[in-house]
Amino acid sequence: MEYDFNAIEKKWQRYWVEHNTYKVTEDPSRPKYYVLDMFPYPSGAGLHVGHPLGYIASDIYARYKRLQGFNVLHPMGYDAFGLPAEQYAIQTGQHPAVTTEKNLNRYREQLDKIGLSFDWSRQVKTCDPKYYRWTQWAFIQMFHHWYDNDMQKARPIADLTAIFAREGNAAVNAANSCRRTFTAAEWNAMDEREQLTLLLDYRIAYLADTQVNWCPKLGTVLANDEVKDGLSVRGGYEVVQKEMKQWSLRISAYAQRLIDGLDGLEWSDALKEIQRNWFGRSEGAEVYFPVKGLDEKMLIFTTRADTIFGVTFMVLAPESEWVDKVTTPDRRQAVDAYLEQVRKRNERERLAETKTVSGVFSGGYAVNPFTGTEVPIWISDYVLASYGTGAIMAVPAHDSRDYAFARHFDLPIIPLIEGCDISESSFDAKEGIMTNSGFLSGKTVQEAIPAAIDEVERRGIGRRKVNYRLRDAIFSRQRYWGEPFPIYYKDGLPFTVDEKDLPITLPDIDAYRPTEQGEPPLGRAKNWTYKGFPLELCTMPGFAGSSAYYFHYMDPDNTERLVSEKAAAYWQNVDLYVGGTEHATGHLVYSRFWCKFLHDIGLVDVDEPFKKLINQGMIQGRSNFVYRIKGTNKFVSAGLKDQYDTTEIHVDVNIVQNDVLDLERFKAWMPDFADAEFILEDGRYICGWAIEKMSKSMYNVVNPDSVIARYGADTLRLYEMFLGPVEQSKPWDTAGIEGVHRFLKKLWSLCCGRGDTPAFTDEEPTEAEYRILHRTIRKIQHDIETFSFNTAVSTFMICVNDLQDLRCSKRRILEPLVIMLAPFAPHIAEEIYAAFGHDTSVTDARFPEADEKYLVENTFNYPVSFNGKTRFMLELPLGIDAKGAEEAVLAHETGQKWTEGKTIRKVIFVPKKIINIVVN
RNA sequence: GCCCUGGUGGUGGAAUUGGUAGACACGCGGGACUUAAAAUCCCGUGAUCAGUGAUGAUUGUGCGGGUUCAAGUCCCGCCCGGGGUACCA
Repeated sequence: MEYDFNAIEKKWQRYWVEHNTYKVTEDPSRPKYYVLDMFPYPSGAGLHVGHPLGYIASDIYARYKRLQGFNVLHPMGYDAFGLPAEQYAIQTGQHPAVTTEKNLNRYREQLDKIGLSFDWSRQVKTCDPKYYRWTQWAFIQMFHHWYDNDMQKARPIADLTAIFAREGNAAVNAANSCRRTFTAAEWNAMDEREQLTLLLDYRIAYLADTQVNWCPKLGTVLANDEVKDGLSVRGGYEVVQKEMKQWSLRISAYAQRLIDGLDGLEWSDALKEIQRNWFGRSEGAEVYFPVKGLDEKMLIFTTRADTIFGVTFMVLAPESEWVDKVTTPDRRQAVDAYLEQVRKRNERERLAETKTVSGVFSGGYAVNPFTGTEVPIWISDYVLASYGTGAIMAVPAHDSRDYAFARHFDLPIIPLIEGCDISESSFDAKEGIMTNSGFLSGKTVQEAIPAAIDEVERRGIGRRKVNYRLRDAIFSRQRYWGEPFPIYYKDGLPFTVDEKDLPITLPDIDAYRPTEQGEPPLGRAKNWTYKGFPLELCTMPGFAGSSAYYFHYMDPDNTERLVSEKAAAYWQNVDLYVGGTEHATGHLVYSRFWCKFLHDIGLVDVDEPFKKLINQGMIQGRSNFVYRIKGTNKFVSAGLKDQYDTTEIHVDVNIVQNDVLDLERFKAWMPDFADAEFILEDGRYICGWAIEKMSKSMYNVVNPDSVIARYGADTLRLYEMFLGPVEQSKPWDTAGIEGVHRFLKKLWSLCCGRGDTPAFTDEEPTEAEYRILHRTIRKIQHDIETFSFNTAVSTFMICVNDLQDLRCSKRRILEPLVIMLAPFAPHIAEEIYAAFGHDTSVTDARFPEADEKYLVENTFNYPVSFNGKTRFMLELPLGIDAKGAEEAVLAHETGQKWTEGKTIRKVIFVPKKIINIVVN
């Protein structure tokens, strides 16, 4: 019987659908396991061979867990709101929902062919009102909560207004952007409008004037993680800083919890580090500096309080509110000119000019609280308004930026560390002995930092302070294709829609562009009102819908809640999450924040959404080239190209095999090449190659459908895993695929026979055969648990090669092997499993257990020569300790099997299992 | 600049975490079967040197040192690639 993968795969894919094989329900009698993939944005291009890598890996793990008796939740859905569909809509006038639906069906078709074990009955689409009502609902909750820094959790706004009415806001330790202090009496005297305006500064979802990343080309604002090097991540368009009234999420309130939560997660250290850097915790102090001629004191933030004796000037951010207060009349003109110059620069110019120093003297002076010295106050854009207090004390001797500034404007530099050389650059290292520093002199820097802060606190001129780099997430997008805000405006103040009126569905509009008045596209909608009041015109950003979708999979049909208490209690959180690193500072931060918020308001017990995370690597393309001799239509093989003057041309990798060009298909590929001539080497045309991004323009896109048509889904799955570690980025090279395909054919002929070869038998296996099997079980189990799927495939290959050498077609060996293979190659496994006489799916089988009896290796030794002596390494069975090892050595010695004419001089016990014996 | 990562044959990659480096696979070379091809199977394959030969010797995990009976793996100092971040005080 031939291995007819096409028929087999079709048959079993139909079987799985008909039998609802992958449908899961809560089953308290079994332990749960939740395996999740980052859901895809269905683009028009469909899947290429790189996309399923993570899906295959997670599918293997999900199927493995199922074989171990876990009740596995393994759902899939679509991140369907987003820019590309909208831009396509702008160009064509077609509703984004239509294109999205089309793309999504194409994705589904491709995914189905790979044999993934998703429970599609739980599908979640972010653009579905049934789902996005919960995104809107969460936003309403964020609007009605504030963050209590003392309790480190979100609390209802009603608690806050009660506190305000009782004692004002002075003593409230809340995450806020309020610049005003008021008493209870003042609060109670305010009208509702004033109170609501103030509360916006405390809400977790709040509306405020903020400096935002505005992308004129996309016509929308972007979050920090959507901007890189001053350009939009999507499209690469210019981004400028602009002040706008925008919705934001007070994610910065959660900074410390987001940092602390990382410790308990099984994520790669690299990824945790990326997030830690993004949150950017830094410990230091806030210190008040008196300002000459003013009663108010200027607050600065520093991590180097120990260097306060070296302050020779102060610097304000251009946007700082202090600029106006300290600028003297004679400096006004110069300051205004500088501010204007700063305003005009866009983000990219700013980044490009980080090395050039610019600034202006304000005319004002501050007083060093420790030395009493008056120091000038400067204004420069190297100080950021959005970090710390927007003002710094400059210590040019020990900060490279202050140093550059001081050198440029010829300001004094006072060294504070014994023996440091500051002739060329500042001495930034936190080491050495302090000098010129009053009471700090003689201390090491490490001692001086806390000592200085203690003194600041003792004098009451400042306090310890931790700052975070993490900014609040800007949540408004001036776009159509996203979740509408459940917000309406009354007299310009925002109010939330009643929860019972959710979802607020996206209205149809006639065009997807901004209105003539420059309003977002929703400005075109007719009757875009709620109870007669205008609704918000912005929509939510891409990350809104992806921040809690994993909870809705647990309970997808629930119309009362995002997830029921029962389902949430059973499924808890995601045990294994698989996806790319590109979401490290976006989706993976927002989801963690969102989950913590839902936890705070009591919706879910868990505080972290994703326990274990695997980042699959990117699959790059492997491009092929042909070399056309200039001015001709003659192509020269890669090995001979140096002899001619040639042009390198990308050639479709689908007409090249193992770098050998299919000449006929090449001629048919493009009209230009129909009459091409070739200069061959060894009778073949060899193409050049390079690793590049997989893209249409480089003709290196391989799509899974063509691979499946040729080799089958099982081969594709095995090969994607065999290519290398899941986490690693690697090029797709179809060259090696024959190897894994051959392996499946070998397995097939062992089990089902080939030609006149007999199929499996029910004979009792030999000891040697059992040893092969159990060694394989142990290894495969280890490989799967450590995500070494590439070595797992090798392990299968070795096992089948060994069985083939023994001509072993015994069912008692092959059946456990096939069950183990089922997660990797489910279709062939089902077919063989059925051939063994089972009438249930292999999904219901149990993963075999390794029998220790067959794992104990015989004692053996290897001669190794070293420095003229012969050294024997003796490997002992598992579980033998040093004492047992000694006995084994003695036994071995008396056995005299290997010591012919030699005596043991010394026995060295090295690790647990291995003993080195030196003989002469 | 700072913070992560990684560097092993012609290629993708193994190495039980300090124990015969190069598993497995591709590619390549040789052979069997075949009129032939495909398919399948067998043998060889890091480099250099010696030998008719089985084989032996030397060398070998980016570079230079070190620890160890033993280093791809640990330590110190460099070089190169990939990713993150960038006036974050």
